[in-house]
Amino acid sequence: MPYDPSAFPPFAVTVDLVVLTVRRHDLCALAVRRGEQPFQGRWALPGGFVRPDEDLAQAAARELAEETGLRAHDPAAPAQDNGAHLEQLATYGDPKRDPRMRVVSVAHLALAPDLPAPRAGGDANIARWAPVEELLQQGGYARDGEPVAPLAFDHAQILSDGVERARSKIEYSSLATAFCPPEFTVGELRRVYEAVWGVALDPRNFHRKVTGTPGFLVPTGGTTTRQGGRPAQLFRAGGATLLNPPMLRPEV
Amino acid sequence: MPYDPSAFPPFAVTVDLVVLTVRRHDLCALAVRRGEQPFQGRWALPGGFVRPDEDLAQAAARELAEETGLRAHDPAAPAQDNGAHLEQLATYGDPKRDPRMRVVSVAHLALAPDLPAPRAGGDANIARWAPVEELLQQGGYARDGEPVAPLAFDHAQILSDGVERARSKIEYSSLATAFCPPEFTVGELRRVYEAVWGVALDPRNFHRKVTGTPGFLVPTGGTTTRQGGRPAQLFRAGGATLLNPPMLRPEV
DNA sequence: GATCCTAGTCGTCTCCCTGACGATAAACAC
DNA sequence: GTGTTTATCGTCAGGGAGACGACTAGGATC
Repeated sequence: MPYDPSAFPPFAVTVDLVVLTVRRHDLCALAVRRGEQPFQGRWALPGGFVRPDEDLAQAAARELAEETGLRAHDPAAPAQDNGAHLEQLATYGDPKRDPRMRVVSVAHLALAPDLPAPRAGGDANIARWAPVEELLQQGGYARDGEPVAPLAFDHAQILSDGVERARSKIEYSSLATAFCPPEFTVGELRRVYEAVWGVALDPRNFHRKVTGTPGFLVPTGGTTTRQGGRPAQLFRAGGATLLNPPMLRPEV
Repeated sequence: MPYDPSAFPPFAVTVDLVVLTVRRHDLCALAVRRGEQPFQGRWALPGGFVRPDEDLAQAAARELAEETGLRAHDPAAPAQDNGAHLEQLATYGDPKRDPRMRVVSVAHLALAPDLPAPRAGGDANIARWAPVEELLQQGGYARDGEPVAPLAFDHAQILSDGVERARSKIEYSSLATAFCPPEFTVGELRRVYEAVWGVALDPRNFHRKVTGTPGFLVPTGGTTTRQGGRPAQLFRAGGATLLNPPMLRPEV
């Protein structure tokens, strides 16, 4: 198949975002309500077209900023600078995934600390944080009694893949700190693991593990009592990105 | 940014393949020599345009078959059926990655057992297996004294990412068996790990580990002496895809 | 055929990590 | 003060992994 510059099939390329955060004790994702056909009125992941002059990562960072106001965390940047973690997730290109035209979507995964209610996106869509469990269930009713419709397009698959990526990545990397504010306690970090994995962890063993892993946590000297109970030490994320040995997700 | 069907920027979408195999004691990748500009005469990864009616995975499987004659292994298929393992790797979309036009390439990773010399691809390019170490080195000379030019486009980055994916994935999955023929010995499997990781492993501990991991290996009853020395038991890949506990890559 | 060489397989010992869980500490609400 | 909550330290037993000795069973060599 010799190259013919006039003969390649044109595709639309978009980025879609799986933006995860932990609110109270739930793993939540950012969802926007679609204002147009197809899937009008249904919830979807935020996203948009890649512009002709921008890289995929730039496009994802731009969409993230438009939807949440978060600056993306440069992967090469040191430690926590209050930006969100952003990484490429996977690419979805089924010919029928968008009924209008051939769209290839490069999904990205963003992890952010708990944020105030999302601001309206560039296209003024309604946006909200919803527990991923609720977004992924097929039909049925949400906690508040609202009937639940599946996510638009193949976004349930994308969200599911993003959640699974997050679940496995906090095992062997320090990424769980991306869900925490700049300073956090061991207990807060433990609640992140518990929310993402959906399990209960032993506070004593967890404390021993994370404080004993070199480079994971750096004590700031301060303490806080915002969780109630005995004051807890505050930590910042250490320089380590890969945890060795990893955190172990309890058996099923 | 309201949707305007006539106003999305058109992209070309391709699949590129990182096809890895283990030959003798080296991790090798499939490279093709480019017959045209740009990068004429340079080595590159095999790949091609995605057709208007095919999925990304289909396009990758088609390219793989065209270049190697390998059937792609259906991810949902049971165990080893002599097809290659194929999975999506990552997507590369820098605006300048191809000087001719805006191309987004969805790279895939394929793992295959040692094969005879590659047959000519659909576009009759020269293809060969080359040690990844040689393909990734910047300048200098290969083992046979040939001067080495860097891979075309951003293919060095793609290959590097693919190799890293393979290195980490054989830790916690049974994917290393994808590099082996349908029946293999523990020693052959160990040589796969040694080649991919570039380390030496203790044969006794390795043997204990892989034969003790449930679902990893199934004895076929046969033995072979093709490696010399005492005859070794033959195994097939077991049903397990995730290894728990994982294989541990020795510290650096 | 005796010897060597090669690769495979089984065991043992020690160290360290982990899970289970007791105990104490330091805040707050009554 | 008493109870409640969360944090933090300690102890102990079990298991996995690295280091390494020992034995096995073929082919190659003399």
